[in-house]
Amino acid sequence: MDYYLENTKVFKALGDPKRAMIVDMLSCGELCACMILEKFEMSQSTLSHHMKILCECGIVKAREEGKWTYYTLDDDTISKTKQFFCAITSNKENCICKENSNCCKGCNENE
Amino acid sequence: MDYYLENTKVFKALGDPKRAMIVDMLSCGELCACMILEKFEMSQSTLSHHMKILCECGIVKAREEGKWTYYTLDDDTISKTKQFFCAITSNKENCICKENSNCCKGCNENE
DNA sequence: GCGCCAAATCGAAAAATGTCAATGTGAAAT
DNA sequence: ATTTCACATTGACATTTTTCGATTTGGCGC
Repeated sequence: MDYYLENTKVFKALGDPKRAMIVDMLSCGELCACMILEKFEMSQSTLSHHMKILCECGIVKAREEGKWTYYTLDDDTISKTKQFFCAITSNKENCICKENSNCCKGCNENE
Repeated sequence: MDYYLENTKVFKALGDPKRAMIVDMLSCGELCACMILEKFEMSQSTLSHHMKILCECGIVKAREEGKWTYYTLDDDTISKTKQFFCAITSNKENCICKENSNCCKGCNENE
């Protein structure tokens, strides 16, 4: 399903500790790439790659100004992702077990 | 940092659309492996592998009963992960830009 | 124009991941 | 005890991801 694929891209991006740290930094406000690079032991091309992944899933936006690129968090994607996380983890009523597929003991409980 | 590594494991697990779907299913209540397997086009060994990843990051708990294994979501891990997500995305005051590293235009704004 | 700087892109190598068929394990039924 | 069933583990393979050095691109200062 597209619904899952789209939303899990953000989780995939945040699944890397360094990218989560970058997001954490950006939560304080806009930063340029060079500033982020200073805080990590990684090559410039590697950071550029991580930033691309963060931008592609929508959680980070890039703004170019002269020779610099500034990054910020995207509030809209963040709230959508929060909502998705809540949606897939909060209790719902449409349990597939009600279909009684008879594959295990629990399937017949609600007869 | 361990703080990031620990929490991003959950995101990594949820970064796969099929695993996110499984979590969505489990939000309706406990399910046995066979029931989950019915809903996907994947081999039994592949499902077992996905369930292991979901269990290892803590978001899913396994309960064995006879020859069946029942899975449930772990509320504690879910709330911790929500908290982590909020922590790294909500505005904070300790911006590293205040250090004035002079690497770009924005670094000198607050002098 | 020329060279310098910030950042993106390319190409390649190493590591991790997703998937399956085959096999192992432990419980239940006969 | 033997078979069957649910699930885990293993080994193998293809794909994806991570990372780097080298190169390219585009802006800025001289």
